[in-house]
Amino acid sequence: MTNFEETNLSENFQEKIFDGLNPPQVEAVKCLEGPLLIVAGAGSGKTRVLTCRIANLLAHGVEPREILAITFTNKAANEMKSRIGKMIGDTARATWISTFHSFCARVLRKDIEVLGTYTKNFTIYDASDSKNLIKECITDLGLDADRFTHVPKIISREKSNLVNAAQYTEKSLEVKEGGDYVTQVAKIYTVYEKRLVDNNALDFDDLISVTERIFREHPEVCEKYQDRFRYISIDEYQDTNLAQYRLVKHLAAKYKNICVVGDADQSIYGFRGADMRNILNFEKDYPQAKIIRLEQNYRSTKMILAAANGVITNNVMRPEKNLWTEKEQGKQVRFIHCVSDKTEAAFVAREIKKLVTQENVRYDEIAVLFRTNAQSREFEERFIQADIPYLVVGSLKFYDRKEIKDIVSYLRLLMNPRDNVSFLRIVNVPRRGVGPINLTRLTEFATSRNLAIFDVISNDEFLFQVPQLSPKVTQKLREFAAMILSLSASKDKLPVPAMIEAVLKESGYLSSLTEGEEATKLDSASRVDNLSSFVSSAQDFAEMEPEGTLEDFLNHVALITDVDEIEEENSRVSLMTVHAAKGLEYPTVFLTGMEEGLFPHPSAATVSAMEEERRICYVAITRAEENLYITAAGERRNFGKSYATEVSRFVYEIPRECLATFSERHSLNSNFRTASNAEAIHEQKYYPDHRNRRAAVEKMKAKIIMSAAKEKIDWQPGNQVRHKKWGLGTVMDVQNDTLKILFANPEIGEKNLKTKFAPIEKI
DNA sequence: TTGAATCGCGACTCT
DNA sequence: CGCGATTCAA
Repeated sequence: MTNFEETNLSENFQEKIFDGLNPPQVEAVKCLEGPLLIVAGAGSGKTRVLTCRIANLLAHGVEPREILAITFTNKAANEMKSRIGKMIGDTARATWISTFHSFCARVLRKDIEVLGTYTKNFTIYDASDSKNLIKECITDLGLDADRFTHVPKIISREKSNLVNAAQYTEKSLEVKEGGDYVTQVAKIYTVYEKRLVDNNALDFDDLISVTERIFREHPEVCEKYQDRFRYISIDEYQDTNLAQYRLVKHLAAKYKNICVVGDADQSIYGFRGADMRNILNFEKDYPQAKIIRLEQNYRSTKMILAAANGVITNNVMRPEKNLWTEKEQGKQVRFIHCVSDKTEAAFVAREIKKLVTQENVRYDEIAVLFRTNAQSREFEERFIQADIPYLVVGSLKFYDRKEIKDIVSYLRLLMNPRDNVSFLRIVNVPRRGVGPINLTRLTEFATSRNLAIFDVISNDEFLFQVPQLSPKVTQKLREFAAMILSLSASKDKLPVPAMIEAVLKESGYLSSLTEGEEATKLDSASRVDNLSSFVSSAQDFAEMEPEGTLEDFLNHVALITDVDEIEEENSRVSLMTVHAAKGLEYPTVFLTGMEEGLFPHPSAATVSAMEEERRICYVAITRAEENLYITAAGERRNFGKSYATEVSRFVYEIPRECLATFSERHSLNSNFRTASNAEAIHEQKYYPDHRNRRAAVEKMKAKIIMSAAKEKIDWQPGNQVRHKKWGLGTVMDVQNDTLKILFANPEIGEKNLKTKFAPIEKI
């Protein structure tokens, strides 16, 4: 950077930082020291304020590395990073902008060893890993797993309230009614806690609570971070739970430069311990706090905002607020009462087609929202038929797929040999002739010696002591151990993507899918496809973080969510739950399934739970910029049966003048006299073999994947290719499935790429 | 041990 | 209805 630019920097800053901000926003951006609460209504530009405020801190000479910003999703973090980067340049990279969980993971990778129980290479277990481990604890205690199905939820809740197993046990002694049950839960919790340590693993809640514990028990570590992060901002503060709240409190205790942003009306994470009181009591925590309200909405039309306000005013427990907009009046919210869930999906598909073909709307300007993930299926089926490109955000996360979890388990085992959960998952995948009986024997032996299972099989002295192992099995286990050890030896030498390819190959995982009978199976193709996406995501990661280790990549994989990955390249309709839509906005929104018994969800038994449902509805409505459709089905299929449903109370809470109501019943053609008849016709038409409807959908999906696939291309030197990231190139050499490609971009140069994995097309 | 067939139960939201 | 867990035969 030249001196000239340097001198112009601060004027430039002023312009960029304050340009287009309204007075309260300016005030917030200017307030740099001390505690600050920004009460920011939906669409009031809070992200912008947070971003500009950080830029302003930097403009005032605060070092980038002194800044910590916690956001709700990784996507929001990345967006903020890139916006700040645009304002002030590369130095912004040194700021820590991340989610609570990523922040904690980073702290723990550095400092977890002060506890003496974990090592830095710990594994992060996702929800299903920890659920499985808990189940194992239950059966090992000789208890009936069916009676304890919601123990994972209980434990998670206790952890987010910073109650550990010992404290829970103590608490359980005082419980009078149902004390038996609680006592047993306490036992399960205790065993689970111990197993996590044995496995050198942390679950999601541990990431927060263990970090909090370190800050509490080791003031010297805490102070290190206090001195480092002298300026802290927390987004979506209304959704923090006790653990997160305490964590923030520790961090901010010394300098008290803490800025929190939030909106109590958008608190929708009560189920994981979020406590609105954290934001409502901010002034009590920090009596000198400055409070700024952002009440001008820049997102939605007057009509949509009035609808949202009409709904949320029905909440009693709510701070006074007046959100307004200068935007145009806009169209009324359209409410369509459909016959069934099927016709609802059909309506949405038709309307989307109409918008796209007649009104020049792009697919990616449209979102379909629902309360529960299960509702997405109907839309998916319909959209496939109608050729509407879509993206389901959430539900089955990409990294939750079997094949991905398998490979991740291999990688985890390489990192952390103590990880028995991952070991047991993959030791017989692909089949190595090691069945459950042998594994139980192994596990029992390892547990009795206080060893990790992998330690046993990688050490002949131990392995030969395991009772009742046949020589065949022993041999297989030794081969497995040797394979893992040899992969492990190369883990620091190979770049992450190459490492993954090596695992796929050496483990025999890939060939088990591509060779023999498996290869002809329908889902093998899509699994291989997913694995190739996994490798490309590792390539993306390696590009973004050239220094990134396998550990860093696994961190990333454990903490990334689908919302983080909404891509902008292809125009697709987004399908997601309201929760996943938080923080996002779309010109056109379909809010679907607005029925009693679904939204509000029947589990909302108390007044405060119902108020949370209403806030979820408020969040949904306020995602829309111009067009909002609300739909309800008169009849919905659940567990294979159809039920009559009633329109959600929230629909009636929308002011009449904001709502245009349509009923599908009156506009049906003669074929559709009754709902059941309509469904019969629907089945016949689209699924000739409707006993196998699911397979039909899979087939359609596979077809789509196939048509895009680059398989069976006859590659020749001289072929021109286009790579998703690296642009144009020429094939220089072909060896089996590996292409040597010279890219036009001199910075990329020559690369060796696997045809199966590389995101390339022949041109 | 493995693969196929059957059984039984279940779904709210997410890091 | 669909999935995962369990059961059973080879």
